[in-house]
Amino acid sequence: MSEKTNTPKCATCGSRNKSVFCSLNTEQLTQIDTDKSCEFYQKGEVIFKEGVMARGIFCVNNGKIKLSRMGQSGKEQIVRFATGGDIIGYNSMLSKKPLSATATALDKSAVCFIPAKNFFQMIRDEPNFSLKILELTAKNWENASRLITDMAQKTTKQRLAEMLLWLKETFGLDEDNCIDVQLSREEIANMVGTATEAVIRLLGDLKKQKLIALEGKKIKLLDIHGLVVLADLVD
Amino acid sequence: MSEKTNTPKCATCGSRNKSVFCSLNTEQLTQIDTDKSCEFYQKGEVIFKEGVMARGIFCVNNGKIKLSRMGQSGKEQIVRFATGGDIIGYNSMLSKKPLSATATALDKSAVCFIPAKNFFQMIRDEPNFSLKILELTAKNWENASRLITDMAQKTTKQRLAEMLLWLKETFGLDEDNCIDVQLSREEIANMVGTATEAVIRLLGDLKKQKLIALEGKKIKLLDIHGLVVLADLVD
DNA sequence: CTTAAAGTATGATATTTGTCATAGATCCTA
DNA sequence: TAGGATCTATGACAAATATCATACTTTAAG
Repeated sequence: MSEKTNTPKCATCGSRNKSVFCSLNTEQLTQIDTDKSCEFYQKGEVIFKEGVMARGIFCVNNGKIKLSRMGQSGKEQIVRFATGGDIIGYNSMLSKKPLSATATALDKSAVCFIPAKNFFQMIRDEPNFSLKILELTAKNWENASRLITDMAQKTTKQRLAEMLLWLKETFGLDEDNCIDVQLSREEIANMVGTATEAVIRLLGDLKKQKLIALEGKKIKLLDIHGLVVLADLVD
Repeated sequence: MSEKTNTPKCATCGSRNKSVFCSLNTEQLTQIDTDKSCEFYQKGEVIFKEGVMARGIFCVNNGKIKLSRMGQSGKEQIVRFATGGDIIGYNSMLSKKPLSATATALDKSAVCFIPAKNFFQMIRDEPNFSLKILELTAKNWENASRLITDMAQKTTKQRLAEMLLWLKETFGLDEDNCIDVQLSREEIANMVGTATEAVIRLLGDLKKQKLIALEGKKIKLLDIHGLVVLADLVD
């Protein structure tokens, strides 16, 4: 009937249980359903742009999203990813500053928009929701401070190994042990913080070391423990 | 009379207005006063150590604190600073994970300890406090994601210039335009993410470029705009 | 199906940065 | 105030990485 025919309902959202919305009751979910909207994005489409003020938060229904910042002379730096159940854009709401990153779909994605009003209402009315968001922002900081340390101290090869493991954690592996996301060498370079050529060479090295295999664009992880050791993430 | 004779009162704390506690009422401040304790630290003393579970948050009454992580083979990475009015240790409380950084006094400092119970009670009872903390953690993320980008993309010299500006923002300048904190070249290197020798050489370069002057351990900023341009932070 | 465009790959070279060695300066303590 | 320890400084060299040039490969568009 309405223009919202394709809009998924929160109550039946497959991603809800692992999201910050898990503790809301039916009434609260219905309220969100009433006010939210949902958009579908193709690979490469921009969901929101760094620098503008956020007017609400975005909740990923399904798909794969990269969050990146423009650094030196326009070079992209990927700082985070989001998949089903993750929310994005909330930092800008909370800090009352412009969005600090651009969100881009890496794949066909469905993303709901929840207006600021509802977001702040949930924070005020539902201490458990508030705590969930606090937990989320705290974990973000902890990940970020680790990333700062690694960027500052590790070699390019170690960082590459670490990023491959991060991609595995975030997007998982397919039946064939390949990392289940399509990124260009340039995008990988923009995570690692190096030149595209360096990534190509270093992926070649990792292949020679039998840590990975390259099947076209797909990266297959052959020796996860070896990558962990190389990246110097525990042993 | 008691062992808390030297413990400063929240109500008269000079740093309170710029802290997250600014919106609490007298009753709430009194409650904190009852439960908190205060410790005094000399330069170099450790306030808390990375890896252990936090049992409360710390509020800096006055002094200068560095927060650092152990990276590759024990090399320190400084990820944040705290001064009067700042709270530290809360991320670990909120994420329910061990402390992700070590806090060390850079100077004679007074730091209050507020038990977890009080902290969570304030979050539950006082939505404005909750929002303050959310604002803080969101800003932390935004700073961190900028730092990640800069670590990944900028040259060592640019990062050094940026860190000098960061120190200026955090600790201010003394009467003589010198950055008002005493850090060793090694500590600066541990912010910038490079070797001590590189910092020494690059400080020499900045001096030749008349952007700074070195007076013993003190670093005098001669051309702040020049540093901003070099660090590629706007223009 | 053809062609242009984009992405991937590889080599050569220049630059930056890390590492090691050493020496001078400063600070602290006995 | 002498002496050791730590911090700062500088040179020489090695290693890592960026940059530029070029070719190959895959993808997308007409």
